[in-house]
Amino acid sequence: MKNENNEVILEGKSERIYKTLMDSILEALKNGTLNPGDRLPPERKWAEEMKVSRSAVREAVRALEMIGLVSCRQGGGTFINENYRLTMFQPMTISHRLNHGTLSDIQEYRQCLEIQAAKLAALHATDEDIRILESLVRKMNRADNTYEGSIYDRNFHSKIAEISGNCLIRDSLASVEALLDEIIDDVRSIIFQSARNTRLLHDQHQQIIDSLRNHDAASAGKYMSEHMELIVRLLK
Amino acid sequence: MKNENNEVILEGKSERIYKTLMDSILEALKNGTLNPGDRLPPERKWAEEMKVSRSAVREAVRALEMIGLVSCRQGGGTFINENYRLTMFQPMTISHRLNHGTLSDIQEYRQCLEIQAAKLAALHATDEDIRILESLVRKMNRADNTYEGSIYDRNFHSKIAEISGNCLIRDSLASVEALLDEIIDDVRSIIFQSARNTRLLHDQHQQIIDSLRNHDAASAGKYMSEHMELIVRLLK
DNA sequence: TTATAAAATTGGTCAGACCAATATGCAATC
DNA sequence: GATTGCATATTGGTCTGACCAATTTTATAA
Repeated sequence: MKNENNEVILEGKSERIYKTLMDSILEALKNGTLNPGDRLPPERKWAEEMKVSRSAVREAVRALEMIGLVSCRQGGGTFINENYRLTMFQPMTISHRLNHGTLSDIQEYRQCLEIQAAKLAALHATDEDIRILESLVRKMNRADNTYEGSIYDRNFHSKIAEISGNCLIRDSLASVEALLDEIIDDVRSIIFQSARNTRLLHDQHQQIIDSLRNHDAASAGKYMSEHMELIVRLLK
Repeated sequence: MKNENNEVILEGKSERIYKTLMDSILEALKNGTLNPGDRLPPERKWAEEMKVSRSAVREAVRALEMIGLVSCRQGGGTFINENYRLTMFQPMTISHRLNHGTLSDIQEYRQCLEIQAAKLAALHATDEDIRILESLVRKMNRADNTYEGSIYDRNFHSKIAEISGNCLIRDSLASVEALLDEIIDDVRSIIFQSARNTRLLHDQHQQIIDSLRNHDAASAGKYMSEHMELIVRLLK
């Protein structure tokens, strides 16, 4: 780093430059200066602004890309991912791969998180939340193909995770989705393949919603548990 | 409400070099060519071997470092982390920070995973596993300071996560440890600070071990649940 | 106005250099 | 022989400048 200007960029120990750059991005995201979909400055310009080399900038971009926060398009630019939560836990995928993980591993992991999410959601759900969930279930019912239905199902679970108010649980479950996608083709369409299953799933969804409406955490957990058991059975 | 866009990433195009390099490391780790503690080739040499520029190598190293697989020591070299599981979920820390996460978030997340781990461990625990757990509890009892005791406590929980046989749960819990460390100073010493607590914790640990020995998943889950509730209460 | 091609922009890669922290080897010392 | 201290080599960290490749923007022609 140049000493020409008496800028105090680093305090104490000399931290790696790319980490400093990363932090500035994280900070901007946190306080809303930067938002999903936004474009980062071009590498050359950013480097100039921060008075560092382009190499340092590129290392920061690489790090941000690795944790799923940004995507780079050659010639286009680098952008904050629209839904960066979905890939935030990319290392989970790598871990699963390195450890020869099985489908059961994913199911067991998902199971307890979904149940916990449902319990927490029961404590926090607002009327508006309930309305949205019911709307999703209605759409799910009316869906005329398995794919469309599966999308609403996915939204249903995401919404509950959102309502839970717990960012770790929410993000983990989003990552589970990604992981499942990677392992099974068209995961949810499998679930919706028979009319009988669809009916069963509908009833379970409704039971969960009712529990949330009554702010009955125990009940929500119980019904979500049953729901998960069904899904586990169907995916076998 | 935003539409879900399930992007299917197409292979076949020229992949980024750093990803190729990463993959070779992951592959080497998977088949045992590389092991924790091993040193990666010097950047210059590695670049030459792979017939790429050093920049490309550095981007790969950066990516590996970001997901917690390797650590770099200037002048020393780059090494596979001894226990890379511990930092595999570093993005969790970032997510927690970006979302203004609370201690409750961590507790709720940990709670359901520890319980699930205990249940699964009950199904898989061997006599050897039980022996190790009992040894840990004995050492915990004999520990003459809170710090030493806290280490054994940590090992106790890690061991159960290990016994569960689920890599995702195990790695997630390891990450929770790291996250707690980052937020609270000397987390577990707080827990062990009073003799009365120590006694309570000891009994709970013993109950959990007994459940594992009997391969009683329900019981293991119940006692771990009580254990977690106590911990939550103590950390408040 | 639209379609097409040239130019500018921007990420991807490369080469070579120097700095800073660490590791290594060797000589001096005890 | 073992230890210490220092010069040297090694290795990661950063910088500069260049060229390639994909994309976007602009200018031009129909």
